[in-house]
Amino acid sequence: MALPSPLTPEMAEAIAERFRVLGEPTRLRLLDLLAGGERTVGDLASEIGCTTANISKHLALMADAGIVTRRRSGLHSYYAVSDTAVYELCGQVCGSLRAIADARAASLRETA
Amino acid sequence: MALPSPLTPEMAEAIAERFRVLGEPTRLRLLDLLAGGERTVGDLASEIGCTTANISKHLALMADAGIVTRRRSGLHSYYAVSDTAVYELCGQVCGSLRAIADARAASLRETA
DNA sequence: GAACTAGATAGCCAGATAGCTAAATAGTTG
DNA sequence: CAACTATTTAGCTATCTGGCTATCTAGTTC
Repeated sequence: MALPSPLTPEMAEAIAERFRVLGEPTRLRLLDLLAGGERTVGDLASEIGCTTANISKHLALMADAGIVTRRRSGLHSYYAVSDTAVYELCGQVCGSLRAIADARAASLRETA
Repeated sequence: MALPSPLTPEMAEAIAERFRVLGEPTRLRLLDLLAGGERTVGDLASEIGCTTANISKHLALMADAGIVTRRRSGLHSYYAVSDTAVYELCGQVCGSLRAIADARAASLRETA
């Protein structure tokens, strides 16, 4: 569990890369839609409201990153989340955002 | 703590933005260097090995995001981490990366 | 096999951004 | 106030990437 200290550039890049995958709203929405179980590309695309080409690319990227898996069946590709830790990450980020928003609201009240 | 489901585009963007801040290796290295306490811009720049202008920009970005704070004193700006949750995020990401690497190694052994 | 459908891929474009150098700002010291 | 120092900001460039359209591939159905 111990990270090298100081963090090596290589390690920093590896961690950053994963954060970059999550740093895109469409991908987060896809992960949210996949929280209920596997879905097809077309299904996800119509729910999000953009082209299947685009969704397919996002899903391929997340599959490369090991976040989702693909199961082919007939004409369809079913994608599912394989690394459920991403939901914990999102939850923690939400917690941070809320805390920061609260702190800023409080400091505004002080200043006023 | 509950996220809206389906995740609204606005919420997705807010979460993604925070991940994007963390999705840059130089910023992660800065956060790592700041783990031991506050440091000056020049200090951080020389440790990382790039221009102070660049480091200053990264720190300003993280300050805007509420991740670090700045304390000015004389000619120096001292930056410190204010949202220590980022360290937990990094730890979790490392855990995921390790798990994925292990799983891939295992599937390679199967295939071989 | 021809027509159809779902998905993947290629190629393009517009916007974002990390890095640099140079210049501006702010604080210190003679 | 002049010289110096730390940091910030401005402006530039190269790269990356998310979106699109068009095309290709693979699987199904008649």
